[in-house]
Amino acid sequence: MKSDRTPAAPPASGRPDRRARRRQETIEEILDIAEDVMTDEGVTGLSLAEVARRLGVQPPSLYKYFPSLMGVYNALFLRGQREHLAVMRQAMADAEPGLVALTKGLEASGRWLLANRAIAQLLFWRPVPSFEPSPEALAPSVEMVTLQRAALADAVAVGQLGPEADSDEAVYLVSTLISGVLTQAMANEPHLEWGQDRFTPAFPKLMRLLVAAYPLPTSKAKRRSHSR
Amino acid sequence: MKSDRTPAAPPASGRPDRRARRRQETIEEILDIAEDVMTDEGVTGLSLAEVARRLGVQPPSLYKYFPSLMGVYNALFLRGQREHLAVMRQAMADAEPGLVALTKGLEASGRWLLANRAIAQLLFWRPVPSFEPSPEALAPSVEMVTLQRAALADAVAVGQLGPEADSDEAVYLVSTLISGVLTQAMANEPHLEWGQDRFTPAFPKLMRLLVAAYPLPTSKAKRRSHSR
DNA sequence: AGCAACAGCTATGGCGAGTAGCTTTCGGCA
DNA sequence: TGCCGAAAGCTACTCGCCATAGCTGTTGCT
Repeated sequence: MKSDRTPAAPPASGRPDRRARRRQETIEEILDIAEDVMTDEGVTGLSLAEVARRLGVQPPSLYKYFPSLMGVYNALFLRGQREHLAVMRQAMADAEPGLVALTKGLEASGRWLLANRAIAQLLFWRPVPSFEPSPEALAPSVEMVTLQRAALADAVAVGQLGPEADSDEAVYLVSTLISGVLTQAMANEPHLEWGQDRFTPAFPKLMRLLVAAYPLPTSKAKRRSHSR
Repeated sequence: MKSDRTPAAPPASGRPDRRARRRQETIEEILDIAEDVMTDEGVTGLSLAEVARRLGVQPPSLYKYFPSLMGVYNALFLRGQREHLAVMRQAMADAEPGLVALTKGLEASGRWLLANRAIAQLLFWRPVPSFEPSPEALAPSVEMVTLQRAALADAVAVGQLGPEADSDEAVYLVSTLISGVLTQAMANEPHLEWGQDRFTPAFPKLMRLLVAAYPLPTSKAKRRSHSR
Protein backbone atom coordinates (compact mmCIF):
# COMPACT_ATOMS: atom_id res chain seq x y z
CA MET A 1 0.00 0.00 0.00
CA LYS A 2 2.79 2.37 0.80
CA SER A 3 5.14 0.99 -1.83
CA ASP A 4 2.91 2.15 -4.68
CA ARG A 5 2.49 5.71 -5.91
CA THR A 6 5.63 7.60 -4.98
CA PRO A 7 8.11 4.75 -4.79
CA ALA A 8 9.97 5.85 -1.68
CA ALA A 9 12.53 8.61 -1.47
CA PRO A 10 15.78 8.20 -3.43
CA PRO A 11 18.64 6.76 -1.37
CA ALA A 12 19.67 10.16 -0.08
CA SER A 13 22.87 9.94 -2.10
CA GLY A 14 22.76 12.15 -5.19
CA ARG A 15 23.74 9.17 -7.36
CA PRO A 16 22.30 8.73 -10.85
CA ASP A 17 19.93 6.11 -9.45
CA ARG A 18 19.49 3.94 -12.50
CA ARG A 19 16.19 2.63 -11.16
CA ALA A 20 14.60 6.04 -10.92
CA ARG A 21 15.86 7.02 -14.34
CA ARG A 22 14.29 4.04 -16.08
CA ARG A 23 11.10 4.72 -14.20
CA GLN A 24 11.06 8.27 -15.43
CA GLU A 25 11.64 7.10 -18.98
CA THR A 26 8.68 4.76 -18.71
CA ILE A 27 6.53 7.59 -17.40
CA GLU A 28 7.46 9.78 -20.34
CA GLU A 29 6.77 6.92 -22.74
CA ILE A 30 3.35 6.42 -21.22
CA LEU A 31 2.59 10.11 -21.59
CA ASP A 32 3.76 10.10 -25.20
CA ILE A 33 1.50 7.18 -26.00
CA ALA A 34 -1.38 8.78 -24.11
CA GLU A 35 -0.93 11.87 -26.27
CA ASP A 36 -1.08 9.71 -29.39
CA VAL A 37 -4.22 8.03 -28.18
CA MET A 38 -5.87 11.38 -27.51
CA THR A 39 -4.90 12.53 -30.99
CA ASP A 40 -6.46 9.43 -32.49
CA GLU A 41 -9.53 9.10 -30.31
CA GLY A 42 -10.14 12.53 -28.89
CA VAL A 43 -9.22 13.91 -25.50
CA THR A 44 -11.98 12.06 -23.71
CA GLY A 45 -11.24 8.95 -25.73
CA LEU A 46 -8.08 8.34 -23.73
CA SER A 47 -8.22 4.95 -22.05
CA LEU A 48 -5.60 3.23 -19.97
CA ALA A 49 -6.51 -0.02 -21.66
CA GLU A 50 -5.54 1.39 -25.05
CA VAL A 51 -2.33 2.88 -23.69
CA ALA A 52 -1.46 -0.47 -22.15
CA ARG A 53 -2.15 -2.21 -25.45
CA ARG A 54 0.15 0.13 -27.35
CA LEU A 55 2.83 -0.15 -24.69
CA GLY A 56 2.60 -3.92 -24.80
CA VAL A 57 1.60 -4.34 -21.19
CA GLN A 58 -1.41 -5.36 -19.14
CA PRO A 59 -3.62 -2.47 -17.98
CA PRO A 60 -3.06 -2.83 -14.22
CA SER A 61 0.67 -2.35 -14.68
CA LEU A 62 0.09 1.29 -15.50
CA TYR A 63 -1.11 1.85 -11.96
CA LYS A 64 2.48 1.43 -10.84
CA TYR A 65 3.17 4.74 -12.55
CA PHE A 66 -0.02 6.71 -12.17
CA PRO A 67 -2.65 6.53 -9.45
CA SER A 68 -5.54 6.76 -11.91
CA LEU A 69 -6.63 7.88 -15.33
CA MET A 70 -7.03 11.38 -13.90
CA GLY A 71 -3.44 11.21 -12.75
CA VAL A 72 -2.40 10.69 -16.36
CA TYR A 73 -4.52 13.64 -17.46
CA ASN A 74 -2.91 15.76 -14.79
CA ALA A 75 0.60 14.79 -15.86
CA LEU A 76 -0.27 15.54 -19.47
CA PHE A 77 -1.72 18.88 -18.43
CA LEU A 78 1.40 19.82 -16.48
CA ARG A 79 3.78 18.70 -19.21
CA GLY A 80 1.72 20.57 -21.80
CA GLN A 81 1.65 23.77 -19.76
CA ARG A 82 5.38 23.70 -19.30
CA GLU A 83 6.18 23.02 -22.92
CA HIS A 84 3.72 25.63 -24.11
CA LEU A 85 5.20 28.20 -21.76
CA ALA A 86 8.73 27.34 -22.88
CA VAL A 87 7.81 27.74 -26.56
CA MET A 88 6.23 31.10 -25.99
CA ARG A 89 9.00 32.35 -23.72
CA GLN A 90 11.62 31.38 -26.27
CA ALA A 91 9.82 33.08 -29.15
CA MET A 92 9.43 36.25 -27.13
CA ALA A 93 13.02 36.23 -25.97
CA ASP A 94 14.22 36.03 -29.57
CA ALA A 95 12.25 39.08 -30.64
CA GLU A 96 12.47 42.79 -30.10
CA PRO A 97 10.67 43.61 -26.83
CA GLY A 98 7.22 45.14 -27.05
CA LEU A 99 4.61 44.49 -29.71
CA VAL A 100 6.92 42.41 -31.85
CA ALA A 101 7.75 40.08 -28.98
CA LEU A 102 4.08 39.80 -28.09
CA THR A 103 3.12 39.01 -31.66
CA LYS A 104 5.88 36.47 -32.12
CA GLY A 105 5.09 34.88 -28.80
CA LEU A 106 1.40 34.57 -29.56
CA GLU A 107 2.06 33.21 -33.00
CA ALA A 108 4.49 30.63 -31.67
CA SER A 109 1.96 29.72 -29.03
CA GLY A 110 -0.75 29.36 -31.67
CA ARG A 111 1.41 27.20 -33.90
CA TRP A 112 2.34 24.96 -31.03
CA LEU A 113 -1.24 24.62 -29.87
CA LEU A 114 -2.51 23.72 -33.31
CA ALA A 115 0.32 21.24 -33.69
CA ASN A 116 -0.60 19.74 -30.32
CA ARG A 117 -4.36 19.93 -30.48
CA ALA A 118 -5.13 17.20 -28.04
CA ILE A 119 -3.05 18.90 -25.37
CA ALA A 120 -4.45 22.28 -26.33
CA GLN A 121 -7.96 21.04 -25.77
CA LEU A 122 -6.97 19.56 -22.47
CA LEU A 123 -5.37 22.84 -21.40
CA PHE A 124 -8.08 25.24 -22.44
CA TRP A 125 -11.37 23.48 -22.93
CA ARG A 126 -11.50 21.32 -19.80
CA PRO A 127 -13.35 18.61 -21.68
CA VAL A 128 -12.99 16.00 -18.97
CA PRO A 129 -15.59 16.76 -16.32
CA SER A 130 -14.03 14.82 -13.48
CA PHE A 131 -10.59 16.27 -14.09
CA GLU A 132 -9.51 19.34 -12.17
CA PRO A 133 -5.86 20.25 -12.72
CA SER A 134 -3.73 20.45 -9.60
CA PRO A 135 -2.59 23.90 -8.44
CA GLU A 136 0.95 22.96 -9.37
CA ALA A 137 -0.20 22.24 -12.91
CA LEU A 138 -1.81 25.65 -13.13
CA ALA A 139 1.28 27.60 -12.12
CA PRO A 140 2.77 27.96 -15.62
CA SER A 141 -0.34 29.72 -16.87
CA VAL A 142 0.16 32.40 -14.24
CA GLU A 143 3.65 32.77 -15.63
CA MET A 144 2.28 33.16 -19.16
CA VAL A 145 0.06 35.99 -18.05
CA THR A 146 3.08 37.66 -16.50
CA LEU A 147 5.00 37.34 -19.75
CA GLN A 148 2.21 38.90 -21.77
CA ARG A 149 1.69 41.60 -19.25
CA ALA A 150 5.39 42.47 -19.42
CA ALA A 151 5.31 42.59 -23.22
CA LEU A 152 2.32 44.92 -23.10
CA ALA A 153 4.15 47.13 -20.63
CA ASP A 154 7.16 47.21 -22.96
CA ALA A 155 4.92 48.11 -25.86
CA VAL A 156 3.52 50.98 -23.86
CA ALA A 157 7.00 52.05 -22.80
CA VAL A 158 8.29 52.24 -26.36
CA GLY A 159 5.18 54.02 -27.54
CA GLN A 160 3.57 51.24 -29.55
CA LEU A 161 0.40 51.15 -27.47
CA GLY A 162 -1.49 53.60 -25.32
CA PRO A 163 -0.99 53.51 -21.54
CA GLU A 164 -4.21 51.61 -20.86
CA ALA A 165 -2.66 48.58 -22.52
CA ASP A 166 -0.57 48.04 -19.41
CA SER A 167 -3.47 46.47 -17.55
CA ASP A 168 -5.07 43.16 -16.70
CA GLU A 169 -7.97 44.12 -18.91
CA ALA A 170 -5.65 44.29 -21.90
CA VAL A 171 -4.30 40.85 -21.07
CA TYR A 172 -7.84 39.51 -21.07
CA LEU A 173 -8.46 41.14 -24.42
CA VAL A 174 -5.36 39.56 -25.87
CA SER A 175 -6.28 36.13 -24.61
CA THR A 176 -9.83 36.59 -25.84
CA LEU A 177 -8.66 37.43 -29.34
CA ILE A 178 -6.26 34.51 -29.41
CA SER A 179 -8.63 31.98 -27.97
CA GLY A 180 -11.16 33.07 -30.55
CA VAL A 181 -8.90 32.28 -33.46
CA LEU A 182 -7.73 29.01 -32.00
CA THR A 183 -11.15 27.81 -30.96
CA GLN A 184 -12.52 28.48 -34.40
CA ALA A 185 -9.59 26.86 -36.14
CA MET A 186 -9.68 23.79 -33.92
CA ALA A 187 -13.41 23.27 -34.00
CA ASN A 188 -14.01 23.99 -37.66
CA GLU A 189 -10.85 22.98 -39.45
CA PRO A 190 -9.75 20.04 -37.38
CA HIS A 191 -6.96 18.88 -39.66
CA LEU A 192 -5.31 22.05 -40.86
CA GLU A 193 -2.20 23.66 -39.47
CA TRP A 194 -1.59 27.26 -38.59
CA GLY A 195 -1.95 29.34 -41.74
CA GLN A 196 -3.75 26.67 -43.74
CA ASP A 197 -7.21 27.29 -42.34
CA ARG A 198 -9.78 30.06 -42.69
CA PHE A 199 -9.19 31.58 -39.26
CA THR A 200 -5.53 31.88 -38.33
CA PRO A 201 -4.82 34.18 -41.29
CA ALA A 202 -6.86 36.75 -39.37
CA PHE A 203 -4.19 36.81 -36.70
CA PRO A 204 -2.25 39.83 -38.05
CA LYS A 205 -5.53 41.67 -38.41
CA LEU A 206 -6.31 40.94 -34.77
CA MET A 207 -2.99 42.32 -33.70
CA ARG A 208 -3.80 45.48 -35.59
CA LEU A 209 -7.13 45.56 -33.79
CA LEU A 210 -5.27 45.36 -30.50
CA VAL A 211 -3.40 48.48 -31.50
CA ALA A 212 -6.71 50.08 -32.43
CA ALA A 213 -8.10 49.17 -29.03
CA TYR A 214 -5.27 50.93 -27.20
CA PRO A 215 -4.41 53.89 -29.38
CA LEU A 216 -1.60 56.20 -28.53
CA PRO A 217 -2.94 59.18 -26.66
CA THR A 218 -3.66 62.18 -28.85
CA SER A 219 -3.53 65.57 -27.23
CA LYS A 220 -7.30 65.39 -27.01
CA ALA A 221 -7.44 61.91 -25.46
CA LYS A 222 -4.65 62.72 -23.04
CA ARG A 223 -6.93 64.85 -21.00
CA ARG A 224 -9.43 62.00 -20.66
CA SER A 225 -6.84 59.53 -19.47
CA HIS A 226 -5.85 61.90 -16.65
CA SER A 227 -9.31 61.73 -15.14
CA ARG A 228 -8.68 58.09 -14.28
CA MET B 1 -35.59 -5.80 -35.71
CA LYS B 2 -37.61 -3.66 -38.06
CA SER B 3 -40.09 -2.49 -35.43
CA ASP B 4 -37.44 -0.63 -33.44
CA ARG B 5 -35.87 2.69 -34.39
CA THR B 6 -38.33 4.55 -36.58
CA PRO B 7 -41.60 2.99 -35.48
CA ALA B 8 -43.15 2.64 -38.89
CA ALA B 9 -44.80 5.38 -40.88
CA PRO B 10 -47.87 7.08 -39.38
CA PRO B 11 -51.16 5.62 -40.61
CA ALA B 12 -51.27 7.95 -43.55
CA SER B 13 -54.29 9.68 -42.07
CA GLY B 14 -53.42 13.09 -40.65
CA ARG B 15 -55.16 12.19 -37.38
CA PRO B 16 -53.79 13.36 -34.02
CA ASP B 17 -52.20 9.94 -33.53
CA ARG B 18 -52.21 9.74 -29.77
CA ARG B 19 -49.51 7.10 -29.84
CA ALA B 20 -47.03 9.26 -31.71
CA ARG B 21 -47.74 12.25 -29.50
CA ARG B 22 -46.98 10.42 -26.27
CA ARG B 23 -43.88 9.04 -27.87
CA GLN B 24 -42.71 12.51 -28.81
CA GLU B 25 -43.33 13.72 -25.26
CA THR B 26 -41.20 10.92 -23.90
CA ILE B 27 -38.44 11.79 -26.33
CA GLU B 28 -38.48 15.41 -25.20
CA GLU B 29 -38.45 14.31 -21.58
CA ILE B 30 -35.44 12.11 -22.20
CA LEU B 31 -33.63 14.99 -23.86
CA ASP B 32 -34.47 17.33 -20.98
CA ILE B 33 -33.08 14.84 -18.50
CA ALA B 34 -30.03 14.25 -20.66
CA GLU B 35 -29.39 17.97 -20.61
CA ASP B 36 -29.63 17.98 -16.82
CA VAL B 37 -27.21 15.11 -16.60
CA MET B 38 -24.73 16.91 -18.83
CA THR B 39 -25.04 20.01 -16.70
CA ASP B 40 -24.34 17.98 -13.58
CA GLU B 41 -21.67 15.66 -14.89
CA GLY B 42 -20.21 17.38 -17.92
CA VAL B 43 -20.97 16.82 -21.56
CA THR B 44 -19.00 13.61 -21.74
CA GLY B 45 -20.45 12.53 -18.41
CA LEU B 46 -23.78 11.81 -20.05
CA SER B 47 -24.76 8.18 -19.58
CA LEU B 48 -27.91 6.41 -20.61
CA ALA B 49 -27.85 4.55 -17.35
CA GLU B 50 -28.12 7.80 -15.40
CA VAL B 51 -30.86 9.11 -17.66
CA ALA B 52 -32.78 5.86 -17.18
CA ARG B 53 -32.35 6.13 -13.42
CA ARG B 54 -33.73 9.66 -13.35
CA LEU B 55 -36.56 8.73 -15.66
CA GLY B 56 -37.41 5.74 -13.48
CA VAL B 57 -36.86 3.16 -16.16
CA GLN B 58 -34.44 0.39 -17.00
CA PRO B 59 -31.60 1.39 -19.34
CA PRO B 60 -32.55 -0.83 -22.31
CA SER B 61 -35.94 0.87 -22.53
CA LEU B 62 -34.25 4.00 -23.81
CA TYR B 63 -33.25 2.15 -26.93
CA LYS B 64 -36.90 2.22 -27.95
CA TYR B 65 -36.44 5.95 -28.44
CA PHE B 66 -32.86 6.37 -29.54
CA PRO B 67 -30.63 4.00 -31.45
CA SER B 68 -27.62 4.71 -29.24
CA LEU B 69 -25.99 7.18 -26.90
CA MET B 70 -24.68 9.01 -29.97
CA GLY B 71 -28.23 9.25 -31.20
CA VAL B 72 -29.10 11.12 -28.03
CA TYR B 73 -26.15 13.44 -28.53
CA ASN B 74 -27.27 14.07 -32.06
CA ALA B 75 -30.82 14.91 -31.01
CA LEU B 76 -29.48 17.26 -28.34
CA PHE B 77 -27.23 18.87 -30.91
CA LEU B 78 -30.08 19.40 -33.34
CA ARG B 79 -32.45 20.74 -30.70
CA GLY B 80 -29.73 23.05 -29.41
CA GLN B 81 -28.91 24.39 -32.85
CA ARG B 82 -32.54 25.13 -33.56
CA GLU B 83 -33.20 26.85 -30.26
CA HIS B 84 -30.00 28.85 -30.49
CA LEU B 85 -30.87 29.95 -33.99
CA ALA B 86 -34.39 30.91 -32.92
CA VAL B 87 -33.11 33.01 -30.03
CA MET B 88 -30.69 34.88 -32.22
CA ARG B 89 -33.17 35.36 -35.04
CA GLN B 90 -35.74 36.75 -32.63
CA ALA B 91 -33.31 39.18 -31.05
CA MET B 92 -32.22 40.42 -34.44
CA ALA B 93 -35.75 40.77 -35.71
CA ASP B 94 -36.65 42.95 -32.73
CA ALA B 95 -33.82 45.38 -33.38
CA GLU B 96 -33.04 48.04 -35.91
CA PRO B 97 -31.37 46.36 -38.91
CA GLY B 98 -27.62 46.72 -39.26
CA LEU B 99 -25.07 46.98 -36.47
CA VAL B 100 -27.70 47.18 -33.75
CA ALA B 101 -29.38 43.98 -34.89
CA LEU B 102 -26.03 42.25 -35.16
CA THR B 103 -25.02 43.36 -31.68
CA LYS B 104 -28.35 42.41 -30.12
CA GLY B 105 -28.30 39.08 -31.91
CA LEU B 106 -24.80 38.24 -30.79
CA GLU B 107 -25.53 39.26 -27.23
CA ALA B 108 -28.69 37.19 -27.12
CA SER B 109 -26.74 34.30 -28.55
CA GLY B 110 -24.05 34.73 -25.92
CA ARG B 111 -26.52 34.89 -23.08
CA TRP B 112 -28.29 31.79 -24.29
CA LEU B 113 -25.07 29.88 -24.74
CA LEU B 114 -23.83 30.74 -21.26
CA ALA B 115 -27.21 29.81 -19.83
CA ASN B 116 -27.05 26.50 -21.68
CA ARG B 117 -23.39 25.68 -21.29
CA ALA B 118 -23.67 21.97 -21.71
CA ILE B 119 -25.38 22.40 -25.05
CA ALA B 120 -22.99 25.18 -26.02
CA GLN B 121 -20.05 22.89 -25.45
CA LEU B 122 -21.70 20.17 -27.44
CA LEU B 123 -22.35 22.59 -30.30
CA PHE B 124 -19.00 24.29 -30.53
CA TRP B 125 -16.32 22.25 -28.83
CA ARG B 126 -17.08 18.82 -30.18
CA PRO B 127 -15.96 17.21 -26.94
CA VAL B 128 -17.30 13.77 -27.76
CA PRO B 129 -14.80 12.15 -30.08
CA SER B 130 -17.06 9.48 -31.54
CA PHE B 131 -19.90 11.92 -32.16
CA GLU B 132 -20.17 13.55 -35.56
CA PRO B 133 -23.35 15.62 -35.99
CA SER B 134 -25.55 14.61 -38.89
CA PRO B 135 -25.76 16.99 -41.88
CA GLU B 136 -29.34 17.77 -40.90
CA ALA B 137 -28.14 18.86 -37.46
CA LEU B 138 -25.60 21.19 -39.04
CA ALA B 139 -28.07 23.03 -41.26
CA PRO B 140 -29.12 25.68 -38.70
CA SER B 141 -25.56 26.88 -38.36
CA VAL B 142 -25.50 27.66 -42.07
CA GLU B 143 -28.62 29.69 -41.46
CA MET B 144 -26.89 31.58 -38.63
CA VAL B 145 -24.08 32.57 -40.93
CA THR B 146 -26.64 33.83 -43.42
CA LEU B 147 -28.29 35.93 -40.73
CA GLN B 148 -25.02 37.50 -39.69
CA ARG B 149 -23.98 38.06 -43.25
CA ALA B 150 -27.25 39.87 -43.91
CA ALA B 151 -26.84 42.05 -40.84
CA LEU B 152 -23.34 42.99 -41.97
CA ALA B 153 -24.69 43.86 -45.40
CA ASP B 154 -27.36 46.04 -43.78
CA ALA B 155 -24.71 47.74 -41.70
CA VAL B 156 -22.74 48.49 -44.83
CA ALA B 157 -25.86 49.71 -46.59
CA VAL B 158 -26.74 52.20 -43.88
CA GLY B 159 -23.16 53.39 -43.62
CA GLN B 160 -22.25 51.87 -40.26
CA LEU B 161 -19.43 49.78 -41.65
CA GLY B 162 -17.11 49.99 -44.62
CA PRO B 163 -17.94 47.96 -47.73
CA GLU B 164 -15.43 45.21 -46.96
CA ALA B 165 -17.62 44.20 -44.04
CA ASP B 166 -20.03 42.60 -46.49
CA SER B 167 -17.83 39.53 -46.88
CA ASP B 168 -17.27 36.02 -45.61
CA GLU B 169 -14.06 37.23 -44.06
CA ALA B 170 -16.00 39.64 -41.89
CA VAL B 171 -18.33 36.86 -40.77
CA TYR B 172 -15.28 34.85 -39.74
CA LEU B 173 -13.97 37.82 -37.82
CA VAL B 174 -17.26 38.24 -35.99
CA SER B 175 -17.44 34.60 -35.05
CA THR B 176 -13.82 34.66 -33.98
CA LEU B 177 -14.41 37.60 -31.65
CA ILE B 178 -17.51 36.00 -30.19
CA SER B 179 -16.08 32.56 -29.77
CA GLY B 180 -13.12 34.15 -28.01
CA VAL B 181 -15.28 35.77 -25.36
CA LEU B 182 -17.43 32.73 -24.85
CA THR B 183 -14.58 30.26 -24.75
CA GLN B 184 -12.80 32.33 -22.16
CA ALA B 185 -15.89 32.83 -20.08
CA MET B 186 -16.88 29.18 -20.18
CA ALA B 187 -13.43 27.77 -19.50
CA ASN B 188 -12.35 30.21 -16.83
CA GLU B 189 -15.50 31.29 -15.05
CA PRO B 190 -17.56 28.13 -15.23
CA HIS B 191 -20.34 29.27 -12.93
CA LEU B 192 -20.94 32.87 -13.85
CA GLU B 193 -23.57 34.22 -16.19
CA TRP B 194 -23.22 36.75 -18.96
CA GLY B 195 -22.03 40.02 -17.49
CA GLN B 196 -20.87 38.54 -14.20
CA ASP B 197 -17.51 37.29 -15.38
CA ARG B 198 -14.28 38.91 -16.44
CA PHE B 199 -14.68 38.36 -20.16
CA THR B 200 -18.18 39.09 -21.41
CA PRO B 201 -17.96 42.76 -20.31
CA ALA B 202 -15.44 43.11 -23.14
CA PHE B 203 -18.21 42.44 -25.63
CA PRO B 204 -19.09 46.08 -26.35
CA LYS B 205 -15.43 46.81 -26.80
CA LEU B 206 -15.18 43.99 -29.31
CA MET B 207 -18.08 45.39 -31.29
CA ARG B 208 -16.26 48.71 -31.40
CA LEU B 209 -13.22 46.84 -32.65
CA LEU B 210 -15.32 45.39 -35.42
CA VAL B 211 -16.17 48.89 -36.49
CA ALA B 212 -12.48 49.76 -36.33
CA ALA B 213 -11.69 46.78 -38.51
CA TYR B 214 -14.08 47.92 -41.24
CA PRO B 215 -13.89 51.69 -41.15
CA LEU B 216 -16.03 53.77 -43.43
CA PRO B 217 -14.08 54.68 -46.54
CA THR B 218 -12.33 58.02 -46.40
CA SER B 219 -11.78 59.78 -49.68
CA LYS B 220 -8.24 58.40 -49.65
CA ALA B 221 -9.26 54.77 -48.99
CA LYS B 222 -12.05 54.93 -51.52
CA ARG B 223 -9.59 54.81 -54.36
CA ARG B 224 -8.12 51.56 -53.00
CA SER B 225 -11.46 49.86 -52.67
CA HIS B 226 -12.17 50.53 -56.36
CA SER B 227 -9.27 48.31 -57.35
CA ARG B 228 -11.30 45.30 -56.21
C1' DA C 1 -63.55 -6.87 -29.98
C1' DG C 2 -59.36 -8.17 -31.75
C1' DC C 3 -54.77 -7.68 -32.77
C1' DA C 4 -50.46 -5.57 -34.22
C1' DA C 5 -47.36 -2.38 -32.70
C1' DC C 6 -45.42 -0.44 -28.80
C1' DA C 7 -43.13 0.07 -24.39
C1' DG C 8 -41.54 -1.89 -20.89
C1' DC C 9 -38.80 -5.75 -18.72
C1' DT C 10 -34.79 -9.46 -17.63
C1' DA C 11 -30.71 -11.71 -19.09
C1' DT C 12 -26.46 -11.46 -21.21
C1' DG C 13 -22.00 -10.06 -23.48
C1' DG C 14 -18.25 -7.04 -23.86
C1' DC C 15 -15.23 -3.45 -22.39
C1' DG C 16 -12.86 -0.08 -19.35
C1' DA C 17 -11.44 1.64 -14.47
C1' DG C 18 -9.59 0.25 -10.58
C1' DT C 19 -8.10 -3.18 -6.51
C1' DA C 20 -5.98 -7.36 -4.44
C1' DG C 21 -2.51 -10.10 -4.19
C1' DC C 22 1.04 -12.98 -6.21
C1' DT C 23 5.55 -13.71 -8.88
C1' DT C 24 9.53 -12.24 -11.22
C1' DT C 25 13.23 -9.17 -12.13
C1' DC C 26 16.93 -6.39 -11.03
C1' DG C 27 20.03 -3.28 -9.06
C1' DG C 28 22.20 -1.57 -4.79
C1' DC C 29 25.06 -3.00 -1.34
C1' DA C 30 27.63 -6.01 1.96
C1' DT D 1 29.99 -12.41 -5.75
C1' DG D 2 25.81 -13.20 -3.94
C1' DC D 3 21.93 -11.65 -1.17
C1' DC D 4 17.63 -9.25 -0.55
C1' DG D 5 14.14 -5.98 -0.84
C1' DA D 6 11.81 -2.91 -3.71
C1' DA D 7 10.12 -2.24 -8.33
C1' DA D 8 7.51 -3.93 -12.05
C1' DG D 9 5.09 -7.00 -14.02
C1' DC D 10 1.16 -10.41 -13.98
C1' DT D 11 -3.75 -12.84 -13.20
C1' DA D 12 -8.16 -12.66 -11.17
C1' DC D 13 -11.88 -10.02 -9.82
C1' DT D 14 -15.58 -6.23 -8.96
C1' DC D 15 -18.29 -2.71 -10.66
C1' DG D 16 -20.51 0.33 -13.94
C1' DC D 17 -21.83 1.34 -18.60
C1' DC D 18 -23.28 0.41 -23.62
C1' DA D 19 -25.71 -2.47 -26.35
C1' DT D 20 -28.44 -6.64 -28.06
C1' DA D 21 -31.75 -10.50 -27.72
C1' DG D 22 -35.87 -11.88 -26.71
C1' DC D 23 -40.00 -12.04 -23.77
C1' DT D 24 -44.51 -9.97 -21.83
C1' DG D 25 -48.07 -6.93 -20.80
C1' DT D 26 -50.57 -2.86 -22.58
C1' DT D 27 -52.78 0.15 -25.61
C1' DG D 28 -55.12 2.32 -28.98
C1' DC D 29 -56.25 1.99 -33.96
C1' DT D 30 -59.55 -0.46 -37.23
